[in-house]
Amino acid sequence: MVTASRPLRADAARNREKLLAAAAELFAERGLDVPLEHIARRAEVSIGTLYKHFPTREDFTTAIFPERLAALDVIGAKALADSDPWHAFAGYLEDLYTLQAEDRGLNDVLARDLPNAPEVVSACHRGTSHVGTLITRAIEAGTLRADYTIADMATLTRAMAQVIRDSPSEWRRFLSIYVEGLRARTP
Amino acid sequence: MVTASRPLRADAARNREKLLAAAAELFAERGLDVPLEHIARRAEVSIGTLYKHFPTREDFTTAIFPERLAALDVIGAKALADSDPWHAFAGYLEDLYTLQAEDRGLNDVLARDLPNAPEVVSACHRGTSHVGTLITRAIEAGTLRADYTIADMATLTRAMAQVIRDSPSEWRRFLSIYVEGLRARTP
DNA sequence: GGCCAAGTCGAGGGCACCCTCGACTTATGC
DNA sequence: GCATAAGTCGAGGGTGCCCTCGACTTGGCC
Repeated sequence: MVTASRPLRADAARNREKLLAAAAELFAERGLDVPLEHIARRAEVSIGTLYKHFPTREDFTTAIFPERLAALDVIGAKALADSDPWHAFAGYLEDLYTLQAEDRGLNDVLARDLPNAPEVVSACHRGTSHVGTLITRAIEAGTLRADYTIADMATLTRAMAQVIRDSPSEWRRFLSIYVEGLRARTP
Repeated sequence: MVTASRPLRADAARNREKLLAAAAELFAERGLDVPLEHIARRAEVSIGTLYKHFPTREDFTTAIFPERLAALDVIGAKALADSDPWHAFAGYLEDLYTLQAEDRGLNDVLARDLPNAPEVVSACHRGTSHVGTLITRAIEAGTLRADYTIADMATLTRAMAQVIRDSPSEWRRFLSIYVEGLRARTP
């Protein structure tokens, strides 16, 4: 439901695309905090033009991330379709952090509780609700510690963001230890 | 072994102390990245004077942290004296991160691999060697996963730094899950 | 082909931090 | 007391980022 504004002039449309492409690249490479000047430079557009199209940094993220976050729905659906609750839960975590590891910007989006655009927030909420279901199922199956909560997931996600940032090759090891710690103990 | 320079004038000595005190406070409160101007302000001293006494930010950390890091030796010794290898190891982690949680600056020191002063580095090395022993013992006792390494500790420490930063009240929960994941599985 | 709204440009002002340096002040030894 | 080395001060220059705005350019329509 885009507000019906008059169509962009051809050159403006082109610049907008160049800016989006540049921002997407730089967010993925360097995270959400790249200087806007760098985005303008990579897009071969002046800083003034950048501000014309995207008055705030958040305008970039709302333009870019809803699509990326759709990947969360994909892995969520995949996990929900898995009939083994533990495998579903653990597999979801693996998939989620794989996505994060591939995109520094996504990593940042998930790690911070930014005052994000509604679209981004709702994508995160969908993700959260998937996880909620996965957690409940795994607990009911008696495979996940009964006291695990969504809040713990948020903590984990921020911790993983950090781990991914400083050892992109070792995060799986860290995660697997943690996940092992999450198994319900059979006394 | 301080290099024998002529003694400070009384006012200079006073200012030096005020600066150290201010820096210690602010590092603990806000981490290693506080603006030097803030330190000068809290010390009620001009920025020029600050630079006279501590030409670089690192001069502050080398003056402040060796003492703090001595606490690492204390908890290390305590753990080494514990005859139960698993309890020693897990207890050390708990103690270590308690220290980190109490001091944002220490948290930063341990989280980054700063080009630190020799004194700071050597304190960290001593800490590392304690941990190394604790790990070896716990593995030999068959209670810690056999593949756990010091490098994993570094990753954990950085992750915990992050966890502590964003949920100072919940880090124990996170740690305990992780530690649980570290137990050797008895198949 | 010419008009003009739409778009582009980049200099420049603001801010927060860094650090330096020359003019001023003062503790201290005589 | 006084001379002077030692210390203090803070304005100001540098950097990197933010964002604005008025002068210029251009696409698209008649």
